[in-house]
Amino acid sequence: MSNNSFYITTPIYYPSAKLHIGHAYCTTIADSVARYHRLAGDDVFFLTGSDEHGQKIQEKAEEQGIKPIEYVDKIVAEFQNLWKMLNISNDDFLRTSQKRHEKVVQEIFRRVYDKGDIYKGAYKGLYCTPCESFWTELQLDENGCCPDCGRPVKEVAEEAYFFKMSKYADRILKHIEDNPDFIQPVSRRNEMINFIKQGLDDLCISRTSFDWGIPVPIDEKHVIYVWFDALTNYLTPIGFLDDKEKFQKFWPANVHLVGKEIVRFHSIIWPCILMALDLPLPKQIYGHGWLVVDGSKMSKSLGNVVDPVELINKYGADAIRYFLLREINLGQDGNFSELALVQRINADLANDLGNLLHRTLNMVGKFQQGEVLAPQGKSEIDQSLINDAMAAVKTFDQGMAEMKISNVIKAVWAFISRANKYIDETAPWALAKEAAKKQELANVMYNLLESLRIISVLIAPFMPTTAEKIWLQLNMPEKFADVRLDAIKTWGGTPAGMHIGEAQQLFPRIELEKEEAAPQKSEKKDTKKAEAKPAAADGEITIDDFAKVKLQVVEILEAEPVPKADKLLKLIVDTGTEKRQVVSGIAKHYEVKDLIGKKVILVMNLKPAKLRGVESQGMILAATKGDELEVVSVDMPVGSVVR
RNA sequence: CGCGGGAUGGAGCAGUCGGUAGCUCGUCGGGCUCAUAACCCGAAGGUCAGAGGUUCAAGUCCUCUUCCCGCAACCA
Repeated sequence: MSNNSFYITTPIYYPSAKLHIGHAYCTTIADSVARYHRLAGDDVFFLTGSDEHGQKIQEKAEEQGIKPIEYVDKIVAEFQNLWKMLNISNDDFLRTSQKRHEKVVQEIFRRVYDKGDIYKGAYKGLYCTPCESFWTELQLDENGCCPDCGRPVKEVAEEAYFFKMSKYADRILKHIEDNPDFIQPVSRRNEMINFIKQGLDDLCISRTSFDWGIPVPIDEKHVIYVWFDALTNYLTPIGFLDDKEKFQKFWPANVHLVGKEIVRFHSIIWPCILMALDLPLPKQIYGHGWLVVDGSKMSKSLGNVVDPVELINKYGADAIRYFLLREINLGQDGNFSELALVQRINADLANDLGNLLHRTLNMVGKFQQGEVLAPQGKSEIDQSLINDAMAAVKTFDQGMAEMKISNVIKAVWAFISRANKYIDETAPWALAKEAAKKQELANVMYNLLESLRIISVLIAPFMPTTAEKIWLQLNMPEKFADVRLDAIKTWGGTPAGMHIGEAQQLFPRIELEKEEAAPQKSEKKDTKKAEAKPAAADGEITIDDFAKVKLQVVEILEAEPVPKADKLLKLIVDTGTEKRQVVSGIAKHYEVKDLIGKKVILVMNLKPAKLRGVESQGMILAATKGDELEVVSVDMPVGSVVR
């Protein structure tokens, strides 16, 4: 299939902070799919960008005393730098603050307004500022707070424009039900169907409470609020306003790749807007999962936000890309850990792939002075290798078209493994010792080089730099950028008579011991490593595990109840070197006066936590049984270490 | 009954239309020496969280239960 058009998008990311590994994940997926389609000969348009408007950005900029545009310029430059480092091959980068986008948004607003699908109303609602979301009373949580974040909402009444989304509820429901592939994976699809069946409200699409946004064309007091501003980004770069031919070619998009939390916006709101515009709907919304880090969600408070820039500097873009694409199954949450990454690099990239290339080139150099000799005839083993190669190409082609990326990579590596096995089966070093087996040896060498040629193309969407490195080491005459999938659909594309290039290590093995011994910049790393090691069975811990807990005698200097808490006391303790504030749940068992001057045992290195909003730096040991409780008290000097 | 995700050999995960339970890593044993102490072969290890149901047949479908995780301003 060639000369089809293929349009794929990522979400436009919100520049309220630096991008983390999750964003890199999403964009890498899109990039590999885009690269596959280019390889297959399709006309590809791959879009990513930034969603720059909104109250949150305006506030952030104000905090820093700069204009919103200055604020986003800075962060968006970092976005673009990251994509460059990751080798992202996007064809355009859409910023919602760009003039070209403003024109599109205003035009869309006008069209939908003229159609009668936008009306002015008064919005009385409960608004959560951090989430930029309005809620109905029914939606609030049990405390009457934002159901998303649990923070208080405030009642806001303002004039606003509304989009008649309710009008399209039946149509979008029918579309989703009639097109099983429209929303992937299916679990999301069911979720969306249920959501629509509860009924759709009209959508508030303008705000007057801030002005960092695109003005409503018919009413300067208002700026357009997120939906018409952000979702429409997918139309702007493909010539919605200014290039009819291009637009015809690329719209509707083949895939909007999005995170699972925004599937709803893309599969319900966005199609409704498109229906109002009488435009065709995107062919597919694909909701990918999230990355959890070492088993827990990325969050600033846990201090485990993974910075892709650091990782790329440390391991290289291709290694990161490979890990993300291989290790995590699209559509599900996946685990990211540096340990697993290193293992993948060593096992798959260094041992299997890198070493295959290296040993092959080495043998061709040693046994044939680097010359590629023409093969003659095929043994059964040769034929089996060839069959496996062709099967791998087929799996690759079909699998990538369906975005089964991780499965495809597995299949490619199965073939790499097959090639390694082929070396064992044919034992070229033995053939080299017998002059009579010269042709047999030539055949083996040829088949290995040809396998590597095919492999280099098969990994190109995932690891573009490595793929080209292999190509160059093989010394293939064609420019790698010009190679298309067709070039590996038949066996025998390696020209005989040429000489191979110089063999170089693709991926050096990463020594784990060295890695661990090296001083790490943060203690978080140490915890991470410790957790990554399998714990002993049945909850047993080693003496080393126990030694991690630092216990020490401290004296209680002050104590007072924590407001609005009946069990908590706020204690100020003297550790011998400093004073610390500790919150302890012992208020029901001790009078404040009994505690002052008491020497107790404190867990010194417990991660600080907030209890009822009061910071607690440690934990007092206490014995409990039923309703009874007694703090562990000793009569040793303050500062004594407990073991 | 807030929403959602998950539970498969030591670890991390696959399991498409229900048809003999797989992969990677790790462990143990063997082979090979071209190679980045890499590669190849073999073995051990799972009552697929539990209970019930549908079926000739269920990890896979249905019902219930238990447990874990996310929804805490970096949320893709």
